[in-house]
Order: sequence, then structure tokens, then C-alpha cells
Amino acid sequence: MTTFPSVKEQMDIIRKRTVEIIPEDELEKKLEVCVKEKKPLRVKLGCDPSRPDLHIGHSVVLQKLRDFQDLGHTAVLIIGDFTAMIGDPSGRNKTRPPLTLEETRINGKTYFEQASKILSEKNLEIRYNSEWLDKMTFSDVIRLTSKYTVSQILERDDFEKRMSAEQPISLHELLYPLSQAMDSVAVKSDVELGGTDQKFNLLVGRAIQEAYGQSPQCIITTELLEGTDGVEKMSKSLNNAICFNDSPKDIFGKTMSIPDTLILKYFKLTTTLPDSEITKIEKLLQDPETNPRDLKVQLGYELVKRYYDEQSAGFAREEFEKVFSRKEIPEDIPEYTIQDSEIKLVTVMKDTNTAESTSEAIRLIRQGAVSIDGHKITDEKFVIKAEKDFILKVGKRKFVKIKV
RNA sequence: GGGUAGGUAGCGAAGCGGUCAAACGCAUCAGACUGUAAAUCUGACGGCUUAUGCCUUCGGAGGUUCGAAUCCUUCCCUACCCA
Repeated sequence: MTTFPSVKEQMDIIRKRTVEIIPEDELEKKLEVCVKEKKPLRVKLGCDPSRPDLHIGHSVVLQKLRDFQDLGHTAVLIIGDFTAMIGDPSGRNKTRPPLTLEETRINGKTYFEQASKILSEKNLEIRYNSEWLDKMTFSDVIRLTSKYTVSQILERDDFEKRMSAEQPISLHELLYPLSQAMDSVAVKSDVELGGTDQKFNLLVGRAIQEAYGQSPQCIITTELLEGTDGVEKMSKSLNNAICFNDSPKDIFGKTMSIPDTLILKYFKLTTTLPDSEITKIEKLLQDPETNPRDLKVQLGYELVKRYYDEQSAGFAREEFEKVFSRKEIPEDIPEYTIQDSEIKLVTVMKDTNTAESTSEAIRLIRQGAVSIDGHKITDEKFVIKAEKDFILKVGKRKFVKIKV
């Protein structure tokens, strides 16, 4: 049987890097019972298997879940395969193709593989929500929907926004908060975690648990992270995400491209550096002597270290300085062998995916973005003669080694 | 069920018979400047081996016309008002 740290010690850890705990005193009470009866809390986190690519924005809430695991509580990871199977048509024209059960299983697996870079395998329970949602009958659904009112559901701010923007909302979308709430009922969660954008759903979970005679879960929200563009929320589809599965080089490079204003936030939310380090960085940032670039180098190093290891982090840093500070050629670049003795440059660019179409290749050449062995090519009709290997560079970061 | 306003490139939005591959803004990409930052400036931004050329595109399908994103018919979709 596990012994738990004192309530105060636990609360100190739990509170860190969170936005809200609702209600805080209720959580303390739950912890008191847990310490007394040596019974771990069940801490729920839901995830969407239709988007199985985790990025460092996800790491914030996963780390919080990990904190609970380390304190001895049970992490309940819910894979939302049921909702993924239905397909969420939010946003017009983009009727997301519903996933098959098989696909949700595969995605659930890759999700878990990535999540285990942060979560511990101990104290972990993984559940698929089709297990209970798929079994509900129509009368079950009616009973569930009778527990909540229309105006309560419409309070959710993105519904409200879409209403006032005169955008469609499908009826079943209104049921998503309720189905998520049913997950809480099914797994009898004591605490549910989520980003601040999930606050509404998490609160519905409380209400529904109560309506089903359970003691309501406490909710903990964590901050959302802006993407590398510094404006939008980090998301793979917005192309501003640093993903768990990105190569060390990419993690480092993408980190270097974040705006200065986000440096501190990234340190706080995406690394596990102790508070004392964070304070130090905060001070350095205010010092006009500091070049923010150097802090980003440190940040990039930390991130690669977290998702790979120290050695890769070191390599990524060196590589970056080599390519971008000293403008040299990177170590590992893709190779491409040309077949013919004479071939148009635009064709090679298209074949090597350094340009999406011939037209784009021509555009790039005209704009002076293309060079061969360091010599800028400005003739769009340039023909390559297969005499010796060379390095083709397109734009700032695309390199291909062309072999004869 | 009745009425009104709509559906245009990744998004937003003009165009309402030829000069439309379609203004403008955002996003994106490239160049300059840099710290692969931000800001700024310049350029590109459907495809085609590059062409005062061809092909595909303005919700779908038909039609009128020498010519349609623009007019007509019909179907599909969305929001709003009334019931």
C-alpha cells in the first residue's frame, strides 16, 4: 500500500504551472481522504485519437498528469475512439472522414507511445470510451440529455461565437460535452485535467457526475501554448507545432524560430527546469546585455534533451550553428541520383520535392532562392550536366545532395 | 411550411455578360536586413519543360450566347426572420 505525501506537499506540486483548480478546497478534501485511507485519486485526461500527433503544447497537461502519477495517484487516460468514429464535422466543408474502429486503435496506440515520453507506465489506466458510449441506448441518451439544459450548453463560448457568426452547429456537436461527461461518470474520476479551452467540458463533467449520484470531479486547467508563429494556439494543422516525433534538428530549429515574447512561457510550460532556473532566465531576459538568441539555444537544447537525449541535443545545437550561423552545409541531407546525362534543373527540383511544381521551381529560381554548390542560379532554363556530384540548395533550409 | 440573404482560390472578401486565372486583406513562400526572432521593404502566390499558348477552377448538373464567376432552369448546402 502506498503512502502519500501530506496534503500540503501534494497541493504545492499540483498547483504548479496550472491556471485554475475548481474548487480548490474540494481537492484538498479529496486529498485528505486519500492520505488517510491510502487510496489514490483517479485523475482523468481525455485525448482525441483522430489527431495522434502530439506536440509540446500537449506536454503541459501530460506533465501535470505525470505529477499526479509521481505522487502515487492513478492516471486514467481516455482514448476518445467513440467520438472519432462518428467524426466531428465542425467547420464547414471539412467533414472529417470518420475513423474506423481499427484506425482509432492504431492511432490510440501511437498516441500512447508518444505520451509515454512523459507519462509513467506505473499507475496508468488506459480506456477507450466506446466501451461505454457505444453501449448506450436511445433511452440512455435521453436520460443523459435531460440532465442539462439548452441554454447551459449554449453558454459555451465557441458555440456562442459560432451562433453570432451565423455559422452552423450540428445538433450532435452539442452532445460532445455530455459524452465527455459520461466518460467521467464511467471511470468515476476524482479529478479531470485539460487545457483552459476545456474548462466548459470539464465543468459539465462535474454536473453530470452529480446528476448520476457521484461526487463531482475537481477540475484543473493548464495553460494553452501558442505555436511557433507566436499568435495561434499550437496545432499541427496550423503548421506551427513542435511535435514529439519531430527530428532533433527540427525541434531545435523550430524552437529557434519562436518570437522572443514566448521564450519565458516555453521554458515554464514545456521544460521541467526547477523554479530557480526559471527565475534566473526571467532575470536574464530583462537584462539588455542578454541576446535572447542564446536563451533560445538553451531552450532548444532542453527540448531535444527531453524528447531524445543529451547527445542528440548537442548535435542539434552544433548542426544549427553550423548551418545558420556559419552558413555551412548540414551533415545529413537527403540524396538524389539523377538518371540522365542532361536534365533540367526545374525537373530535378520537382523530383526532389524542393519545389511542388515546375511553375514553383521557376519562381524560386527567378527569385534567387536556388544555388548549386554555393553558386546562385538565375537561369530558369538551366540544364544540369551529369559530371560530378553537387549540393542543391533551395531557399534557406532545403538541401539535397545530387549524385550522378 | 412561407420569406430574405448567401455559397468565389488555404481563409476572409470584391466582381454581377467580354479587358477574369479572377481586385483587395490575411496566411504562405522567396529575396534584402537579422538572432532561421520581431518589425520593415521587395517580389511571388492554379497547373503545364515558359507559352502575346494550352488546360482546370467561381456549390452541382443542364441551358442561352460568338463569349458566362456573371443571364436562365433545376438540384444541393448554410444563416436569418415568420409559422
